[in-house]
Amino acid sequence: MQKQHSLSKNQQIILDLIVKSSEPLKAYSILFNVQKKGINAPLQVYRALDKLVEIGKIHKIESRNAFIACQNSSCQISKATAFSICESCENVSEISNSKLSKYLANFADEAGMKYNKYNLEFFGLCKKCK
Amino acid sequence: MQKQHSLSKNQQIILDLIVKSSEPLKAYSILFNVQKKGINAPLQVYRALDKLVEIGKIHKIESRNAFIACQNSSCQISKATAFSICESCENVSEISNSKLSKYLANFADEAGMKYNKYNLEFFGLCKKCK
DNA sequence: TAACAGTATGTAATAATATAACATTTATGA
DNA sequence: TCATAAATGTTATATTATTACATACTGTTA
Ligand SMILES: [Zn+2]
Ligand SMILES: [Zn+2]
Ligand SMILES: [Zn+2]
Ligand SMILES: [Zn+2]
Repeated sequence: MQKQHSLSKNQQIILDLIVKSSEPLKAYSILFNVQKKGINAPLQVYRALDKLVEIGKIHKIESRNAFIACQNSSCQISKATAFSICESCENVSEISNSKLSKYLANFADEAGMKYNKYNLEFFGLCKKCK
Repeated sequence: MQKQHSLSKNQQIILDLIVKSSEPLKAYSILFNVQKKGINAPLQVYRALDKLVEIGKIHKIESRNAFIACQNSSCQISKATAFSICESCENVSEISNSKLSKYLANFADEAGMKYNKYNLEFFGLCKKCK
């Protein structure tokens, strides 16, 4: 068992918001939504986001500057992330596919470089939009 | 043969700068460097960057908000990009591996979604840094 | 308990990245 | 030459993220 992180107040507030959101949230949208809970400044949001990303509870969708709750229970996957992003409705879902993650981990081994993380983003049209 | 894009003045200036750079360049660093050529405003830079990305001459490294020249001659690859990024020296190189690109294209087909693009970023330590 | 280290918080200011809006000019092709 | 698309120039502004510094909380160990 890995150490359980007990989240701080700000971290928990922000994680709760992200978890219950159906879409990726941007930092300033998060800020707006938690001001009634006493979080007033961007830095408070960014610090909580940094920590939540670090421990794998959330992921940053780099192409969108937005944050989504991890949809896998595994902590390890936070260093091996893959997402599918609809360019029409902006729906984002985390891909959990063991063949894909094995393939990419092995690919990393083959190359000269020592990898410790990857992030993959697929773009296209979701079922609703195509 | 595909249509050759003849680049405009601003596009060419900015492409030249990116091509001769040994590292990914950020938009405002580009702006600073091309001011002596008469490009004065951020928007002029961003418009050229947008176009160069669109036609595949450069790619955006999403995790770094920086731009790198395409290291493949192929235009198609601009919708199927993979990079390795050293977290120590920030060296970035474009991965050109037909097995990888085939694998990812096939993966896209398998899923329910119709993909038209992907971007993959590996992070680790390069040969010099490990 | 007291001391300490590590983590988290609060606040203000500012830096860095990116786009909106509008007027004008240049390139391309029918 | 006329119409259209693409590119440019300019100002202002929006969005995303960090620096700097002071303070408070949490868990561990002497
Ligand atoms: Zn996850
Ligand atoms: Zn969709
Ligand atoms: Zn390329
Ligand atoms: Zn390196």
